[in-house]
Amino acid sequence: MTEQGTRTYSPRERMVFSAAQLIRRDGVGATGMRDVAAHADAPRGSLQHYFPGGKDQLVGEAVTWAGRYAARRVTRNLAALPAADRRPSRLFAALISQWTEECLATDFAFGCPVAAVTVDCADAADSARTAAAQAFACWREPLGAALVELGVPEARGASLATLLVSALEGALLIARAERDTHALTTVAEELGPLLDAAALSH
Amino acid sequence: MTEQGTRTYSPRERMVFSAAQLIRRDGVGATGMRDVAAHADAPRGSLQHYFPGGKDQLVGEAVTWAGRYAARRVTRNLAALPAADRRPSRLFAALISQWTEECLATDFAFGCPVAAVTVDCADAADSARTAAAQAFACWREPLGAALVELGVPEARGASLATLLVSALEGALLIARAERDTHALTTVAEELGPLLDAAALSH
DNA sequence: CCATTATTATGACGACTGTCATAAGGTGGC
DNA sequence: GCCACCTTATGACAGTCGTCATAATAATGG
Repeated sequence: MTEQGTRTYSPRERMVFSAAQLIRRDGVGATGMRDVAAHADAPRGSLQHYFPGGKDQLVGEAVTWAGRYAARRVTRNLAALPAADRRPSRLFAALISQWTEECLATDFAFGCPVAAVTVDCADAADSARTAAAQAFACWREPLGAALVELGVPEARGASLATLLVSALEGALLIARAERDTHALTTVAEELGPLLDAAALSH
Repeated sequence: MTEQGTRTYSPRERMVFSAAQLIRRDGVGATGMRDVAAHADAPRGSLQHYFPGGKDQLVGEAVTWAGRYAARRVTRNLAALPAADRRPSRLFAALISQWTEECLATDFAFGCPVAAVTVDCADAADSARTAAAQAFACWREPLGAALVELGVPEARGASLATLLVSALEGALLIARAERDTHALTTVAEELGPLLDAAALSH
C-alpha cells in the first residue's frame, strides 16, 4: 500500500490516499482533516473544495480506494502465482505473507482501513459504513473468482472467500494487538489444507 | 454482554462496564469520559478519583474486562453443550450464534471492544494495546482448552483457537459493515467440518 | 486583454475533548 | 463535638476538531 506508480497524482488523489494511510494507522476519529492535507502535501483549502461533503466524503472515498486496492492485490497475487503452486493454499499464503511483511515493516503501526472505518463508525451515520461494506464486497468478489479458477467448485467460492477475508482481517487485528505475526501464519497454515481439499474435489 | 447478575455494582464497576459498552459501539476516540459517567449513572467527579491514570486506565480496564467476559462465555457455552453435541463444531456454532443474536438485537450497533481498542490506538501508546493483547490471550486460552477437551489433539488446540478467534472477529467486522449476519454463519459452516475432523483424529 | 472559473489561503467560529484545581458533602470512629 | 477519610461537585484550562466565510491567486477560454 506504499508503492504507487511513477505518474504524478493530483492533490485530490493524494488526499484520498493519505486519508486511507492515516485512517488505518490512527483510526477515523484520530485522523484530522488538517493531518490529511499535511500528509498529502496538499493545501488545506483544497479540502473543502474537493470534498464538499466534508470528512464523511473523504473517509468514504478512502475506504472505497482501499477496497479496490485489496482487490487488485488479489488478482495480482493470482497472476504472479508460479505454475507449480497453482493451489488455493498458495494464493492465501501469498496474501497473508504480504500483510505479514507490511506488519513487520511498519512495526505493526498499520492495520486495515476498512476495519478501522467499520469500528469507528461514530461519524458518517451511513455513508462510511456502506462504503466499508462495498469495500469488503469488492475485496471478496475477485478472491472468490480466484479460488474458483484454482479449482474450487463454484458453489463454494464465495463462502470460502468470506472465510478467508474474515480470518485474514481477524488475524491482522490480533497480530497488531500482540505485535506478533504468529496469528497470521497460524491462520494460513490451518486454512491451507481446507482450501486445497476443497479444490481437489473438482 | 448485556446481562449482569442481580447484585448491585459499585459506581467504579459500572463505569468500566459502561466504557466497554460505549467503546464497542462508538470506538475509543468517540467515547468521552463524560459520556461514560453519564451512561453509568455515575458522578463525573468519580472519574478522576477511581481512574487517576485517566482515559488510558479506563480503556485498559474496560478491555481487560471484555477479555474476561469473552473467556467466561467460552467456558459457559462449553458447559451448556448438550451431551449429544460434544463436538468442537457445536461449540463454535454456539459462540457464533450468540454473537449473531447480539448483532441482530442491537441492529449491528455493537462490535467487539477489543477490536475497537486495537484499531483505535491513537491514545494510550502501549498500555491499551498490551491490555488488548492480554484480552485476546485471555480469550484464546480457554477456547483452546475447550477444543482439547472436545477431542482436538493438544498440539493443535492453540492453533485452532487462534483461527477461530480470528475468523469470529473478522466475520463480526464484516457483518457489522454489511449489516448482515451471513459472514458469521458462513464462517461457522465452513469451519465446522475442519474442527470435527481435527477432533476425530484423536 | 479580459472574464470566468478552478484552486488555494487564511482566519474565525462553536463545540467538543481530557485533565486539573479546588472545594464541598458524606460517613464512620473516637 | 471533631477529626479523618472517601467520595462527589463544579468550574476552568488549553487544546483540537470539523466547518464555514471570505478573499486572494492561478489557470483557462474567448
